[in-house]
Amino acid sequence: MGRPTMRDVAESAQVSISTVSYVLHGRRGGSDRISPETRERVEQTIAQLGYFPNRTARSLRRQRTDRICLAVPRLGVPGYDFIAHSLIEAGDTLGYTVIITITGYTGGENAIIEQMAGGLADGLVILFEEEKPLAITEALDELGNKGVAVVAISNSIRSSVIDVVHTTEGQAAREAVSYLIDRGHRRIGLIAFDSEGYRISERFRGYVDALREHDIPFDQELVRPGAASRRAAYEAAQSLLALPDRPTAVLALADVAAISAMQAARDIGLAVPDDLAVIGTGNIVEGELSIPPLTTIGVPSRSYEDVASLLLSRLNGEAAEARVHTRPWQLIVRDST
Amino acid sequence: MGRPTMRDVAESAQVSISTVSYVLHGRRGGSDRISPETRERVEQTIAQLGYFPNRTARSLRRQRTDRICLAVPRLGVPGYDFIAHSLIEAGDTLGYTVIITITGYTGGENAIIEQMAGGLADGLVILFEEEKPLAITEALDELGNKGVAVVAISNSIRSSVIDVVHTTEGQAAREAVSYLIDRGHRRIGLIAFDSEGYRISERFRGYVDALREHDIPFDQELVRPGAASRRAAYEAAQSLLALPDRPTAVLALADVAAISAMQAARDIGLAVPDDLAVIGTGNIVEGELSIPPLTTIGVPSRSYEDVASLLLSRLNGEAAEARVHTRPWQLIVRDST
DNA sequence: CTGTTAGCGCCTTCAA
DNA sequence: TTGAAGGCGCTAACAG
Repeated sequence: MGRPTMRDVAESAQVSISTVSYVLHGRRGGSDRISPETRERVEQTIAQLGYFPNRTARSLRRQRTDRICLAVPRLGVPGYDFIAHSLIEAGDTLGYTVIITITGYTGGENAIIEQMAGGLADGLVILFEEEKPLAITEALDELGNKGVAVVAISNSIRSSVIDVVHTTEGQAAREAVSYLIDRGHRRIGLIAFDSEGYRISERFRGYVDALREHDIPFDQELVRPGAASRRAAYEAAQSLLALPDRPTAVLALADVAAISAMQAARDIGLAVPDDLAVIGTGNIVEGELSIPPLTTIGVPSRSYEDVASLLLSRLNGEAAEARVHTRPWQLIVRDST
Repeated sequence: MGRPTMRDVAESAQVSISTVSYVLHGRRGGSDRISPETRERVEQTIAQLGYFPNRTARSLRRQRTDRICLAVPRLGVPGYDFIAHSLIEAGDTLGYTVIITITGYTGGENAIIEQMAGGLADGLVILFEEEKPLAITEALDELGNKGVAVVAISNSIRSSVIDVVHTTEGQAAREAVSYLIDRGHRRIGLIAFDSEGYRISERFRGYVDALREHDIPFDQELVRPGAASRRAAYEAAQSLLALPDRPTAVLALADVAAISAMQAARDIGLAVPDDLAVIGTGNIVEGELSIPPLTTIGVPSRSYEDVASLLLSRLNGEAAEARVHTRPWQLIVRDST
């Protein structure tokens, strides 16, 4: 009960506290001037007592926590695992521990921002799924001004203080639809998100823009909510395919929705891609394993090392200006088109 | 740049540091003896400076972090979101912040345990997906002895120090198979996990036991790996259904696998549940939305408040002995059987 | 009602 | 090669 401190180690090993510290970290200048015997004795004592340096005290003294925080709206999204992975990988070499917090509960982003202001971690990667009020951006800027390394992943944030990661998903959606049109499709369904103004999402705009560019009239009938869940997507696809003049292609604004749409097609005897071409969004792993493998838009590589190095370079003080990093989305053609 | 400290606030508001502290926390005994004017002045200064108490310093002083850590092997599992949610919910009322760490990378559990020993958080809920070496259990015990509140979610851990959460999933699997047998099924397929000794998993044993109890011979042909992914499960089901004497029922050791199995059946013209009864494992949300809704084994409620209160009661010092908490799994009958 | 003060555990400069 | 001492920012017992 009660963790041992450096003092306990020092007493037990019959040395001073600073000697213990030197054994742990070496001394500035490389040549750690501790005699082998002393070192040996101290190390044994440490092992024997099960001593671990108190990170809190160390943080207070060093004015850094050696922690990185990843803030996501929720767990359960396979893609977030890749972000965490890249962060852990990159941070590990520099002695950072990655912790994750959830913004979807708790009081949301503000709670995390307060925690960060109070010293939860040295750096923050915060990911947004939706557009957020300006106040959040300002709070993030304030964090940045206080010396916290901040990277925000969001297409709706601009900042002159923190780093922001954008995607080109709107343009990718446009490309996807253009691709379908080029292959002769004229009636192209869209399975969109139901809530939160899907009408104004970039992806939706990409769909509309592509149609306009090719002088194909926008048909409200062809747009259905349902991208948020497999079942809703299945039903959306069903209703799309039950249309008198049914679409020959579908863009789903989520890969799982696209997979459900393929299923719906199959269940009424339509072949993918021959009777119905399907494109998803996000490039999730499941899309590679689906039957048939799913054409999708997204970032081909699932690594987030670019984001991680953005954060780490800022932590290293190598970044002066606020930066904007773009993760270019592409059309990834597989067998569903 | 550089966060303001209490000292900055005190100077700026022309009071002593302790006064600032009292304004923030009140004073012991409830009656905070700070004059309204002073309080007002201090609060304004705090707001103006954008001051947030340095949690690191506070932690060092109070000898507690007010943090709870949830350690899971990976993100991307929807079920883990429920654990986090319950923890956040319960912790929030007591002023705890929940952080999540990943044990699947980093050097695994040991890294987290070290972090905890160094004061990452006051309490730890650690979840295991696989059986782990004894050393891990011992390290967790040691943590517990150092005064950290530890709850381990694992069927393979016993401890006389920390709290452990068990499930009755083996028995539930037995029930599920018995249920199928009672409904007349004799050839019951199993989609199991491929790696990590699926043969010895509790779920697998439940399957075997149920067969034996009903004097049905175990048939190796009916057991296939594939529970780990949708596609593998689809193929496992396909091969099961291609058997000359094909099974009339299938137990899949994961819900997603069960859903893929239903799909496979449908794709070759078999109806679920009439031609093939399917039971999954885990009670994921998707199972309620699948077509048909999936019969499964699992905990009917998706809340983990029981686990959360286990941890919190220990944090409150209300728990003396090591406890074993059981989350009883049940057969949840829906329409796939 | 407000201020002074002694640490929490660790790191690091300076002295021995 | 080792030790002594101050202080990171905050809390809380004790004075005033």
